[in-house]
Amino acid sequence: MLNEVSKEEPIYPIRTAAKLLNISVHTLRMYEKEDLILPYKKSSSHRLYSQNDIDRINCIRSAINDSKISINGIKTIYSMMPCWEVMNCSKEDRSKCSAFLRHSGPCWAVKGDDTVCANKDCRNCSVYQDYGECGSIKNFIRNKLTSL
Amino acid sequence: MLNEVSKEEPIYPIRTAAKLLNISVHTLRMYEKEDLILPYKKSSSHRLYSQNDIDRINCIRSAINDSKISINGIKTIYSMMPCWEVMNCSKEDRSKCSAFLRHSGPCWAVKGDDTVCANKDCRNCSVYQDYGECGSIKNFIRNKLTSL
DNA sequence: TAAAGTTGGTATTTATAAATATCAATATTT
DNA sequence: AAATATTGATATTTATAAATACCAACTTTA
Repeated sequence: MLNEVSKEEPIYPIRTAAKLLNISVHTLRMYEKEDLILPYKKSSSHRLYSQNDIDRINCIRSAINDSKISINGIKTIYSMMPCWEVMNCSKEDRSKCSAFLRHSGPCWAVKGDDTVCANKDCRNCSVYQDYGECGSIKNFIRNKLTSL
Repeated sequence: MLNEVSKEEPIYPIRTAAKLLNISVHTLRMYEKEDLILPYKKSSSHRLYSQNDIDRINCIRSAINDSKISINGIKTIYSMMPCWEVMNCSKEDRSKCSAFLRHSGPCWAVKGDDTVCANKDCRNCSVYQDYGECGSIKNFIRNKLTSL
């Protein structure tokens, strides 16, 4: 039996992640400050990156370097994701949640105490985990609309 | 009775439009080449801009200058618009339309002979006219999903 | 406990997107 | 028919986003 690890297991410290991605440590922290990624944080506040994080960041890099989409562009595209459908938010829930109302950034950047997600760990949420890949958001919208 | 004109009436030649927007004539042509706008063209291929065009371009300017979203970012955001829902495309129609399948640019940039829109004038289409405003695309997705 | 790594912060550099300038050819206006 | 405006195309400039370099304080690991 091989020592397999889940794609979601946070294993790489920041320098290793940076090497795998061929970018600087600081760029990684910048992406986090911009709410593009949510790496795991140890109690010491040191970061750990999973294989999914690496894949996600490669996708972000491709959007920036190949597709020439700015970071603020990516944030706005993330904001198009209908998170409330994944979370099954009630009309009441939605009406006061800026992730539903605004289009300025991803839902996991919303810091509200009065939202359904207030006490949840966004890193383990399907909205964060499954819709960071380029094109997956339109995929969701497509599937959700055409299956109804 | 005042000499009223429809918001969609193409009335301003390019230099007037540029002055109203406080930008150069060339920037306007650049936005068009990038498929952000579809100004009316006279038989001589001279452009005319409507008040809706002016409003739309002001919105694009705000996205670029205030929200710091790159042109390619705006194109990708436009591509999130579920045009097939507005046009009531059949499953057959959708399956071969890249506006449905891709997420690289607005549907009106798709040049396909085998699409539902092949012989239509996109400038007069609701998808172009009503979803160029910032935020209107998320609005559409929101309303479409929550009304079902 | 010493060496190596990470933290958040600012200041600087670099790469490039966005806008401008210039051009001869064509169209419009009066 | 002359003056003015628009066309597309390329070459250049400018503004700034993205990335890098540096820092002292703190954490990990061996």
